[in-house]
Amino acid sequence: MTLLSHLKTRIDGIVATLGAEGALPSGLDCAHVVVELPRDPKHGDLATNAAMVLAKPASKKPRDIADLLVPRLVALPEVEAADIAGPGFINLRLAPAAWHGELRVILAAGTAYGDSRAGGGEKINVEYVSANPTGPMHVGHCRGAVVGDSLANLLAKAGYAVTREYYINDAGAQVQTLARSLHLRYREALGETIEIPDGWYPGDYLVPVAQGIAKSDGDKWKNADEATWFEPFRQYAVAAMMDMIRDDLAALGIVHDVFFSEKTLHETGRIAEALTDLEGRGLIYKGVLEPPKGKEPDDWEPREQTLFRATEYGDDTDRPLQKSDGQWTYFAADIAYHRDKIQRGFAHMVDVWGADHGGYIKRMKAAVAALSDNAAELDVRITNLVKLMRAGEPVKMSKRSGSFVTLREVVDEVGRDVVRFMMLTQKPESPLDFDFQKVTEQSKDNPVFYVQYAHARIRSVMRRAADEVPAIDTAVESLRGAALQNLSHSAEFALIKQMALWPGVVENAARAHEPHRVAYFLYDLASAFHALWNQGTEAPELRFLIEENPELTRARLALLQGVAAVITSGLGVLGVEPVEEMR
RNA sequence: GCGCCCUUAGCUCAGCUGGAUAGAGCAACGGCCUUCUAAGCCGUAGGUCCCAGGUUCGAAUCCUGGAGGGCGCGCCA
Repeated sequence: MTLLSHLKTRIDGIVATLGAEGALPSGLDCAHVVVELPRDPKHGDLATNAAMVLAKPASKKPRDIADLLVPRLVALPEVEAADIAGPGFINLRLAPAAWHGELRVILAAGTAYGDSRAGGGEKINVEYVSANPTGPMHVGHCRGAVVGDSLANLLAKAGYAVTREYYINDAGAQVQTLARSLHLRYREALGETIEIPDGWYPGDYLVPVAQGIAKSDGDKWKNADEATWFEPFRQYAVAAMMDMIRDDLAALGIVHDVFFSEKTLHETGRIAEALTDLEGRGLIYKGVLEPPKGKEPDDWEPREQTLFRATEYGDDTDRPLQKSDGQWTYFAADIAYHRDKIQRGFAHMVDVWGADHGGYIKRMKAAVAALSDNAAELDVRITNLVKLMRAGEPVKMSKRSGSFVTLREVVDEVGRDVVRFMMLTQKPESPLDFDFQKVTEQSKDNPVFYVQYAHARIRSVMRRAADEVPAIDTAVESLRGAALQNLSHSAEFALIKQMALWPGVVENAARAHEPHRVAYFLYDLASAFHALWNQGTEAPELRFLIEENPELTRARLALLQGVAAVITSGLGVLGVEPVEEMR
């Protein structure tokens, strides 16, 4: 157990004991009690809000509760002093050995430090990307892909059994257009001169696919009816597009566990089945919807439709499940899809969608609540737009001419790690500026560089130690045995304290489904490291390599080894590789 | 008209299940290289946390109302 959670457990125990002794009411809920690093170091090593949180349920003044807690806290071996401050905070000063012990825990765990059992091994499904299989991924898909993938990593680290899933929208009109566009390219590949109609897919990426078909199948589809060639071409097209998308995702380091085809839902009758399910719950009816006010479609006419009573579960209006031609709406298929997830045993689901799908959240949550009797929980995370910039100027993109910026182009230009980190430098609901120039700048202005630089500096010290102080074994296993009591400077403790936050960051970020917190944590850790590094400039005795004191040097290298492990652990959640050196 | 998201320093943004004097980077100003990488560090200055109420011992955070910006609103996915 890590130090902070250990102390939290101790406090819970003290409260329970005081309850049993009658000094406090028994059975007080400590869920909101936290042990945290105070912002102001004058307030000690750690602080707890226990007395304030328990004041109301215990019907006592915070100060009186604090007076009960303090003697018991001081009696703990880890605690040197406990003071009551402000409105009822208890500030703790820990024995140095407690921090040394935490560093030892970090060194023993390595990059597994921060792993948590908070998820209890429960299954959770994270659905992300789910870009239409009609072309290569463009930069707009990038953010959701990275956020979803990092969230999946985070949940895995927090102890969930994670499934990464991609929903292939291979059943709609867009895919039909894609199949027709491919057939046109096929005729072109056989020597015809073609013209691509408006609204079809003009991209070059269909050309090699068409040439492949021409080569393998010859001209057998050339003069056939559409009814004959359509299905094979649809399949060729979707398969080729998904191959391309998988490649694009691989360039970002993303591999999904499950690719789920919407089409299979239609073909296997799963949609009708899902509706029967809802019908059995009395949630389906025929009715006429009011036109939306303020933005009435041009060709609006009242029409009786099959509707889902989404309003029963918090939505603003009931939602149609069938188009006027009798086909299922996208929503109907999505209901069946989420029902399938529930039936596969997922009580936790997260969908990562683009900002333009925000209006769709309530109905999907309503459907999941209805289908699972409120047992399954769906969280939908929305990612906002990425504004591409170059040296402060917006990058012009024209969808009409097909000259949009692809995900691949961005990754090729700045690299996978930069893309992944930058996509997590802001909470996902806000628009994000992505400046090609700035993100590759090598300065503290650029958080990717700043964090990577910290790791590279540590590796540099390790290499140097091996050269200059060969008597010291810099192997990880050896450093674990270092005499950590040699670490005594406040900047060294500051680094250990920062690292000690990592398990809590993992748990809180996982609970909130917010992987970007990891990026901020890493920035803070890097900052604490750079600060210590620079203290060596003015105070040579604080440098890491002290030739005349090998034991101290070993302890400091152990500290650095711990920092490197935590940075690696955090970057692992983000899907970013730590670097050995900056070039 | 309705729903969702956003609004925090001059700029770009963090701010955890409500906690102490609201933080970081950039920009401005002042320091630090005979140093393990100065690609960095330290300091100063800079705030009506959009506005108004409310709940609370305590609100940037929760609730209500309002303002501004973005996204969306049957037969697209």
